[in-house]
Amino acid sequence: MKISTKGRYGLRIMTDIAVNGEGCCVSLKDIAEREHLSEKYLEQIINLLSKEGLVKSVRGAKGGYHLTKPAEEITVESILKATEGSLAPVACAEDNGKCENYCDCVTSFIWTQIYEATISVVSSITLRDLAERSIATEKSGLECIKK
Amino acid sequence: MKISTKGRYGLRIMTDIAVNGEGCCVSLKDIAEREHLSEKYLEQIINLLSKEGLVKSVRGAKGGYHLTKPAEEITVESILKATEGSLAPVACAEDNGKCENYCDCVTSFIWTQIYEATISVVSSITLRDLAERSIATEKSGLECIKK
DNA sequence: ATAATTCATATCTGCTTGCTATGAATTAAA
DNA sequence: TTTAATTCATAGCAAGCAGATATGAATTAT
Repeated sequence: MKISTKGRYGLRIMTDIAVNGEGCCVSLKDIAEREHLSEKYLEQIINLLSKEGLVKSVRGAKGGYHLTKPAEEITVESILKATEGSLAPVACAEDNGKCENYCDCVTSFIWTQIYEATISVVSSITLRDLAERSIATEKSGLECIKK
Repeated sequence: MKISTKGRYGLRIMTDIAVNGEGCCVSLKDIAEREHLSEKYLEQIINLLSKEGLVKSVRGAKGGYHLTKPAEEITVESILKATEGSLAPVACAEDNGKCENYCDCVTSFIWTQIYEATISVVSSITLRDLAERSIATEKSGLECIKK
């Protein structure tokens, strides 16, 4: 039941772009320096965000990435889904407990409830909320998790 | 954000004992047969449940395991915690976002909210609920997840 | 004694995580 | 037109985890 670095760094990348990308685009090099993360690793993660259409890339010198939508229209759910994959605790939980085998096991309601509770949380938080917190605390580069 | 076989099998083991362990104890061999799971693998999992005091073992022939409390006093939370470890999506989420480094990062409130929502679900469901469902549907051996 | 059980360790295969490495393609600026 | 800065693409790699399997010792009812 853990969120990996992909999801956590994904949120930091997006927050960084939201805070620092006024009108122009932000390079991965800058993000990596500000967030103290490996640029090469971030390339892989931002690729996931790009595939989901959350950021757009600009190639070449002075290139970088920018958001495709206003920060208030980008949910934490969409960022975590792009980077982590499904947030369901088991595969079938997204289908109200009916998996492709159409079984309805004793525990399926547990997974569905956990999934729905989780989605309820992350779909109500937007990138704008994170950006505002980041600006307010000036702590965007910090993260509780070691490593 | 996935629940592993340890957690899932753990719930099945406990449900099986709750349903089939009237007064006496239930052997792992019987559980493994009914649930179509490897007896040897279940040994490892029930050991986790035993360490947490959710089941008590009886050694020797005609031995097995029995619950240490009535099923309605055993929550899904306690079973998953014993088998999966912490249900927090990141390590610091259990401490209201204050990790041992005492940092308060931009995303900590997300993890805390997910954690609390999850705990709210699993702490409200008891083994008795699962046992009743199992008896009602006669499907205790089924599980949505393949493998 | 014997068979059935739990308990204790050790091992193993495949997959995932969290990177690092190399280099090609693209483009702004000198 | 060269150069430097960037994204894009692919590959590799060490460590750990998942999901078991294997072997055998200790315990106990029959």
